[in-house]
Amino acid sequence: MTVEAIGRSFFERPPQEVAPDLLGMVLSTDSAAGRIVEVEAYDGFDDPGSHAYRGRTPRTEIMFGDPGFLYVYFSYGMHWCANVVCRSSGEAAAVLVRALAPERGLEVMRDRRPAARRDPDLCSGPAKLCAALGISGEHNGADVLDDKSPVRLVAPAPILLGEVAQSTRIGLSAGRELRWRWYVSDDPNVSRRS
DNA sequence: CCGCCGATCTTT
DNA sequence: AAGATCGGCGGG
Repeated sequence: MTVEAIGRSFFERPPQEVAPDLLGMVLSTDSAAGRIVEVEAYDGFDDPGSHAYRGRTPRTEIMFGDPGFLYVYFSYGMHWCANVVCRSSGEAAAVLVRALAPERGLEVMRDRRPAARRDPDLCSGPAKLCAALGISGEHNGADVLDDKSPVRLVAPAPILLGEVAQSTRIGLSAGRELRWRWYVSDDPNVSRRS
């Protein structure tokens, strides 16, 4: 399999452009990896749905930093979710990775996700995929472009990607009108349809 | 298959 | 007091 390196400039764009371009790319840790099939854009302090909306805080520090770094946050008191920072430093834009098609390390993923009854349940949600890949708070700030980083993003040789659908984002009370979610419509690993 | 609800704790 | 979630449970 041919693997192309992604440049820093890939992320120096609006998250609404980066997000759909991430579909089909591979998110990888040492133990496991999966192809991205669902993403959401969060556009910094102008976006009421973004953690950065209320300005810079200790939690959102990484979002206000350089593009191409991982923003990992703790959700509902028990889950971790991962974003990749976009635009340029200080703009606090990011793309949330919401679902993966498991590709490598299926055994480890099943061990880490005992609640998953079927393999498509392993990575079909932002917190599920972090658990499956072993991503947690210690990975906040990791450079996804550094091949020595614990969490990496790579672009494999292009594959035939299914039809891409667009919708509103999931789980928000503010900014629900914005259609900033993209997913591979026929993929069994997406967190949900529509 | 779908909807409801509780878990659990950080952030506001 | 709410939250960028998940999974178990009960009903259809």
